[in-house]
Amino acid sequence: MKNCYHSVIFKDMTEKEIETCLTELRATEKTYKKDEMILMAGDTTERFGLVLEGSVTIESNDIWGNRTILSHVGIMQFFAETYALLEDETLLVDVRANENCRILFFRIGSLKRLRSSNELWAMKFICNMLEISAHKNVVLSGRSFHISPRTIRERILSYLNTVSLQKHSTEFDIPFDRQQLADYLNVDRSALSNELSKLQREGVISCRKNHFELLSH
Amino acid sequence: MKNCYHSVIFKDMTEKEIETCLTELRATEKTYKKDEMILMAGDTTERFGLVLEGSVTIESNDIWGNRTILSHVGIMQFFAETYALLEDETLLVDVRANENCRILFFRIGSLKRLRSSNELWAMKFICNMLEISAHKNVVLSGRSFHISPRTIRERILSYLNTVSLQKHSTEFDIPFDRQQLADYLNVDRSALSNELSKLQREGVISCRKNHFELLSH
DNA sequence: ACAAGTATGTTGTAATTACAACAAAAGGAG
DNA sequence: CTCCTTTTGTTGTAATTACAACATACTTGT
Repeated sequence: MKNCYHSVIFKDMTEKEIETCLTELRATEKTYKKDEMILMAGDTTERFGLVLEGSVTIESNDIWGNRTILSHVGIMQFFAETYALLEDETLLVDVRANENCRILFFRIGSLKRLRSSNELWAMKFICNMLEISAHKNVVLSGRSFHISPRTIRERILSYLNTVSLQKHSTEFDIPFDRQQLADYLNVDRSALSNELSKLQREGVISCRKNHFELLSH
Repeated sequence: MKNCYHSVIFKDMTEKEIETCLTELRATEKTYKKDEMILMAGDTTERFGLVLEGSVTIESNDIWGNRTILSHVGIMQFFAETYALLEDETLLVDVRANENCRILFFRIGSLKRLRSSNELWAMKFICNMLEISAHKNVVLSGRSFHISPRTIRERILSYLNTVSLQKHSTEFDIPFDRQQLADYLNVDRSALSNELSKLQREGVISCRKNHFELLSH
């Protein structure tokens, strides 16, 4: 359990502060067997989990029987923190043990209880949560923005343009190979390759492997 | 400027606390003429804005000259708060005055400065920011999830399934008309109508206007 | 250098969608 | 009720994409 001290939710907190935090948030450990349900879509939760051992999957199961695996959560990563912060917000996904695992749960309770506490550990903790949430926000809105266009071409250009802005240059490397980029933009890999070829022939961009250059004129 | 006291970022704060907050965050008012640039993609910012008068647009302008309007921000709404929280995160969009407008800017500065303050106004303010951020998160991840499927049918079913989970029933009203639903799911309206008809003929769902029923059997 | 494996590019086809134009239905105002 | 407007459903066509199958280039290990 001590290893959780290095999680980002405890960033820049002293051991003493972390211990207070664990107590105040009534941190409790729990183990699950492979395939056991940890949190269920439709429920609400005041707890969020930190994976200490093993891993869990976030999945969506609709009433017609379709299952979609949305993500894996590994050691030192957490899940459901957004739902724990917002009471009344119903979970839209299931959380299931991907293998035998050990989870540390934190009870956030309502935000209201924390608001009236003006202790330093609480301040630090909330700030960490805010930073994590803001980061997630950037990632989500970026992706949402890139898959909004309906054509592959527009998605590519939208993505490349934002990377260019981030790197402050019209020439840069991207952190994806073709398959990963295709997955990120939600398109077929071969169709992506095809469109990249077209864009190059038309002189809109130039690329070799991960390296891209945007040709504006 | 006093009207800003009713913004959600100051929720449950006393007048005194709000005034401290305005001072500490060096709130300053600024006016912009129509079409004037307020924040530019590629920059970073430590300030976020609250619209006091008029409105602004969030838009994306790429180096090939394509402009996309992403959203309008009206009175008492704010913008760029995520970027203000995360120093070093470069803005990926432009913020431009949609009409003559008056903006109240807040300097968040780095989160680090706020962390060490254990005053109540700071705690309340951060909690409010966290709640806002978490909410945005839910909205963004919901939409991202619904437009991830590649077919119209899957997008519809994904959306209806989550509404069903939220309403705890297989029968419910949705808050969109056809055009709005089409926009939300990023598909063509007529194609959406078409697919809804098919789903009804196949006995998967039943719907009349805004009212939907999921037929699992 | 070679072989095996992986990543990327190319092409043709079937499926899906966007788009446009129109028809039908539902509201709203007078 | 009638006219007008808005919303929703239908259909055909052109465009785009996914998919599969294959070709080429690039890696890696031996």
